[in-house]
Amino acid sequence: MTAGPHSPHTLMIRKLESIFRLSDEEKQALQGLPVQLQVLRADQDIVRVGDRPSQCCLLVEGYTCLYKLTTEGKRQIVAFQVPGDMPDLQSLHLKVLDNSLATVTPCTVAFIQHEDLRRICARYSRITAALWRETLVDASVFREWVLNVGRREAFSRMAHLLCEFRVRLKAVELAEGDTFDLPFTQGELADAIGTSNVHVNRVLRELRTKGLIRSKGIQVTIPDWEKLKEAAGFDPLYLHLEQDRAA
Amino acid sequence: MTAGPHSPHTLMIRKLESIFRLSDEEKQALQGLPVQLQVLRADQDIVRVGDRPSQCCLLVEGYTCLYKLTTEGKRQIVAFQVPGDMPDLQSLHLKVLDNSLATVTPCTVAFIQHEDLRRICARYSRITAALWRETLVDASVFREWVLNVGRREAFSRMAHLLCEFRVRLKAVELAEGDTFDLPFTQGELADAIGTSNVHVNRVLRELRTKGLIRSKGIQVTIPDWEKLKEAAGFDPLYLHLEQDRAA
DNA sequence: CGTCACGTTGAACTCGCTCAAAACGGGTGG
DNA sequence: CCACCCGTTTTGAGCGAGTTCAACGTGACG
Repeated sequence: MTAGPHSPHTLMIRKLESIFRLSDEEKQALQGLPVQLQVLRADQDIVRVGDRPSQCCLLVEGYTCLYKLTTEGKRQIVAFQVPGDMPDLQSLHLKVLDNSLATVTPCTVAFIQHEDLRRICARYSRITAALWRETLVDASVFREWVLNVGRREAFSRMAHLLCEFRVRLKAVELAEGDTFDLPFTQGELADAIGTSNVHVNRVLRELRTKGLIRSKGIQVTIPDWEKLKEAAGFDPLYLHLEQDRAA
Repeated sequence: MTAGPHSPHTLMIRKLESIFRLSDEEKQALQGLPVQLQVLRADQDIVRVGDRPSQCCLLVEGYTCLYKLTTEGKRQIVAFQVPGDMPDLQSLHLKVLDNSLATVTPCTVAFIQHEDLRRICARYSRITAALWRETLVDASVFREWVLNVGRREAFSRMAHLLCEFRVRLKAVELAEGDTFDLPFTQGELADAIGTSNVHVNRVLRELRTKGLIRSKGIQVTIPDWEKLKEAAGFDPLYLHLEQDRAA
């Protein structure tokens, strides 16, 4: 199921290279980036609302989520991250964090100092552009989530989340064929699609009985991709994965 | 009510200067940016999903919105823009648009060629950082909207939208005191907070009867700002308006 | 073998939707 | 200046998706 963890530098270079080829010099600069690896347990906050971090992190292994809380304490997950993602890259230019970042599963993360990133950005404008682009893709995903939560009913919402997750896992080679791991509790899924955990349970059952998914433990299988996409109203455009392959 | 329209260059410089002081050279570079002004009617698409624009636009006067549609045709507005905003700045690095941009009121917009922006970014890294930051603030607003639509009930959602709009208008001096214009139909408000227009009507009435807002035509007055903020669970942090004034 | 977190199911309830009709208001043409 | 028109706002009534509360099942783990 898993392609095994890569080094943080490899992950980052691979991701940026999915946009355009990096020069050897650019690659070397990235390779030289000092990082501090850290292993974290599940359900641990990495940074919190109001923090003013001097570093940002690169997810190497495991899954994290960004979340926000209402004043009454209701939680909304606004994004999940998969290995290779930089969940709080925004903190490079926004001093105060407006959301919290937490592990969902046990994780390995690599911390990179802002000043080191800034130094590289100052020198290599194409790396700046690539990192900027990453944050723009994140923003695009947020927009889709607003649509998902605002205008789809729970059934499609869940289907949509599954579609997104599958596509993103495939992109980092963490999904094989039509099967992948979904290591989230139903409560976490509920916080992501803006429903109650009870209803998540019912929606998952409906997805199962309609043959749109099969599941065994945390493993999910999608027997008919087209059918699930249709149920979700899923169009991968918003993930901006294939820069110019269509052109 | 209105401070009158500014030139596109003034708007842009003023906005970027709210983060850090620009040098004279940087200001001159921005002043020299070629722009093409255009006046648009209300309810007109400026760019659409799937477009591959070679320019992006700066809103000079009026209000626009970003929106997405589900496959069944339900519309979700994912953001409003006020004068000074660059609604599709994302297109600078994302080739294909994943949302549409439309005027809500009659608008004046200034189109700026991507190549011109890129030239300036290549030369002035602080302008790059400031523009990048703008897109990060946009992303922060999307995150808050996911929370708003996902975890608040309609009443608070509407209150929250009003709070956001008021704060953002104040920032560009388009709100005086506790009164501002809300030139949206209830249908548009419904698409923004993910409810039906009928329910928007009822929620607005409730806000009125509870004394949280007063309204006359498109003018909205907020008699008790703290009370509305509380009803909304509104914390302006996510708008990232005051970079370091708190520090 | 008990415990604890998570998953599952039922039942009552509620927020918000849909459908439908009526009132309003601002612009246009006569 | 009036009459008309059309989009918008407002209100009512019935309905439905999803919530809350509560109970029970299940599997992992000490």
